[in-house]
Amino acid sequence: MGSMICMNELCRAATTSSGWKKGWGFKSGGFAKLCYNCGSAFENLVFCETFHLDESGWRECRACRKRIHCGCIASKYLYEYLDYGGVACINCASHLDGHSVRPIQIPGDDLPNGTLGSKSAQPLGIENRMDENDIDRRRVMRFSKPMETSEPGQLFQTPRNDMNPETILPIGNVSTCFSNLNQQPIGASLFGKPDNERPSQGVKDMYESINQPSLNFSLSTPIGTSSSGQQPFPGGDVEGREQNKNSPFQQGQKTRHILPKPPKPSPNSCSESNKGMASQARVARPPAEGRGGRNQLLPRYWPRITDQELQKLSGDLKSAIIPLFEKVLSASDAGRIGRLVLPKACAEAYFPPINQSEGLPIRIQDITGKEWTFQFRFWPNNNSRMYVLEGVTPCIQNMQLQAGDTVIFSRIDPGGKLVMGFRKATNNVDMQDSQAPNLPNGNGSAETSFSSMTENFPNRDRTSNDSVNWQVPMSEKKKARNIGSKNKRLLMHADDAIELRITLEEAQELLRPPPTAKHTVVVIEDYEFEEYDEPPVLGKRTIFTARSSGDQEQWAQCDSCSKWRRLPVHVVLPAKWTCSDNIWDSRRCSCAAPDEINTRELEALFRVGKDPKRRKLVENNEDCEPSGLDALATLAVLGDNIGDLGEPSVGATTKHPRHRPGCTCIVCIQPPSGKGKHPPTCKCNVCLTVKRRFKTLMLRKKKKQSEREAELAQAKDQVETDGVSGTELLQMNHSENEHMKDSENERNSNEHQTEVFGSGKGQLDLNCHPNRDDDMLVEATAGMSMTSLVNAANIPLEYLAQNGLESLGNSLLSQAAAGESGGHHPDNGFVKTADAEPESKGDEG
DNA sequence: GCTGTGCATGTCCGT
DNA sequence: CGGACATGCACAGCA
Repeated sequence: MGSMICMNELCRAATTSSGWKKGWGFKSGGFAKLCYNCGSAFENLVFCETFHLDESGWRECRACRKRIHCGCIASKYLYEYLDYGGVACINCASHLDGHSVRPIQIPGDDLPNGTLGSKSAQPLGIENRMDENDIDRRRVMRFSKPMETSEPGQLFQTPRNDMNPETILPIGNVSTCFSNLNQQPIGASLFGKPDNERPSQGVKDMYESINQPSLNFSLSTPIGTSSSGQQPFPGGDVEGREQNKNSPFQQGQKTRHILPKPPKPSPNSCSESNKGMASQARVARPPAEGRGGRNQLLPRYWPRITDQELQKLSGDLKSAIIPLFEKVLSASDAGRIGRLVLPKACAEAYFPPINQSEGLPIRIQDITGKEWTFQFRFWPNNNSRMYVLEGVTPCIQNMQLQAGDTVIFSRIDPGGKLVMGFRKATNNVDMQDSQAPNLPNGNGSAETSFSSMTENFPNRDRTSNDSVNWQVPMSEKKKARNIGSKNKRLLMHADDAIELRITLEEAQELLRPPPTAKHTVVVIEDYEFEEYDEPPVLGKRTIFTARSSGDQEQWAQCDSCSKWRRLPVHVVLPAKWTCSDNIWDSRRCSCAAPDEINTRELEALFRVGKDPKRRKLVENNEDCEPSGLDALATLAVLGDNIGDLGEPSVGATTKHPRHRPGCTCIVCIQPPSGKGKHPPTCKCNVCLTVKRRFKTLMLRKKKKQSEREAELAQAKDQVETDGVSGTELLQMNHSENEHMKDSENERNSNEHQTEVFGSGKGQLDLNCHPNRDDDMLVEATAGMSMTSLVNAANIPLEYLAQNGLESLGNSLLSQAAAGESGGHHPDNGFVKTADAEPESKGDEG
């Protein structure tokens, strides 16, 4: 090493390699090399005083009044920003025992105790100024003291040294106060921590770094206030509290560290920081201390309101506004029921005490000045209480709030009047991340709307460009979001619901062993079970088809090009599969390879094997006749294509015997008025199917009726013209039938006719598919033909009687006799019985 | 049948 | 594991 230049710009003295001293740390991990003098000044903490005493940026320690040069790299470890604004020198800060200072973020690797986590967890853009510099280390250790209560891996950050905290950001987090803090309403530039320094991943850091001290504060003994005496909610003067150096923070009060889980990194956080909307940064404020003297609100309820908003609100209402808590509206809260569940701690802290379940009416003013009266009450719940505000619907509606939006309860000071503000959810934090409400400092980009100061949420989409991932239409996002901090219940989008139309059996078919499949075989009652440690995964759905030769084959669709590829039957695919994974067909192992089958074949393929569900259901139908409801459900699931499934078995008919009380078929379970669970406008599959069926059947009925009339007229004409009697017709048909001597066919035919008669009598099946109805009707029509009638007439009466169709047999015989004697067309009577009448009955059903 | 009310229950989260 | 809370549900009152 040769000579080097001192990095102190005011010095720039050349020094020898042996005479230099380490200075401040670099972001890159190095450190400034200073000449001996400058280094000594740095070590002795008088670097700033020595070299840029005349520069701007000098401030006083709130506690000891010692001058501190802020925003300077050389002195950046010598002070700490105070949560209520101002700075404190490191000595004073350390005296606060970690309760009032925001620990700075430093690379964990630099810390001997590693408390702060590792470098790998270091957010981008965090300055790594620390090195093996002993002095720095010593300083760091002093700073690290407050952090000892932090969770491992917590990171904290410091403002950039090139910024003057006084001018960068008027806001920061609320924390402990110092005696000389003024009594401004909160939000008035009392915050010194630059929030726009947020590293890109910094929600967590931001969140934790900000909240840690705040939390401590909020749990601390209230400090003397100017207004507590008159407030119904003592301690609600966070912003005005004073604290001297020997603050109650040192009174050994046991603090309860409420550190909510760090929120998921959100693109929003990046964008927010990128945009540097410092004054708009949403900061969770430790709420005013409530009635209980201790405030143990979960940070998720800490009001997040920007200083600008707060200032404006305070100005609009001409009062100091003290944000108390906020709550993200759940679906229940925003629903028609008109009950807003209040967080218990909030209710007990900020609302008047109630002993009766009925509670008491409470007046809350909205930001427009309008007063609302709600019933503040509670329900006993698990040996506890559940507090609700009843009658909030008008207010919610007035504010046009919906689930996911946030209501913010504040207090006007003095007077203690409750004020209700709100913040509409946006498509980013509030909307997207169910954790967002848990993000007290949340940096939510939502616009707090105290309506008189509302900005119409111009930023609703302001971060949408920040990440492609967030460029989902609002409506989509709304549907997809999880509402409420605790609401993890699935809100299913319609598309998702479609995706979820999968039977249990199908799901079973798709289950695949976990990727790291190591299983043990367990034998239970002679059955071997494969036992896996990992849960199964869902595999790709494939289609099985059979060739004419009888060979089975499997088809899978490429996730990339959507082409269908033929696979061996035994192959089990993972959830994601593309052509490149097609190791069984080298010619089609690329998406570029042409389709193996043309469209028509594809359709046929689908018809046969597309939906295992259908196969299953059809199989099931063949096995046993489902109940009306099952059948309808089947139809609902299968839709109109059930007719494509091949020849429906007559035995698989879903014909409904009769709609009686207690019947659970889809027709009977419909409320007569169509109200209830299936409103008239219901578009559910079941309702649509029922409606469609009904419409189709009615059309068919009309058509058949007219056909029959025409046929009848024609037959009459013919009878009159040809002089052929009905008996002759019967005989003719009988002789015709004699030609069909195939006994098997005849038997089948007879049985079939019997079925048609039986099922057709007095019944209309709303549950069956029109296509199949068609078949049935065709058969019924066939039954109307002379041949069928003769066949029916040939059925021994004993047989009919055995099948419970004696009346039919008698009817037929009498009709035949009548026809013989009076020339009455037998068709008439049959048609009436088998078609028209039942349909009308069925329609009624 | 609809709506409101009170309570029960399941889930999640903090300790 | 217990508390908090979101939500479901039964019941009552009313139209």
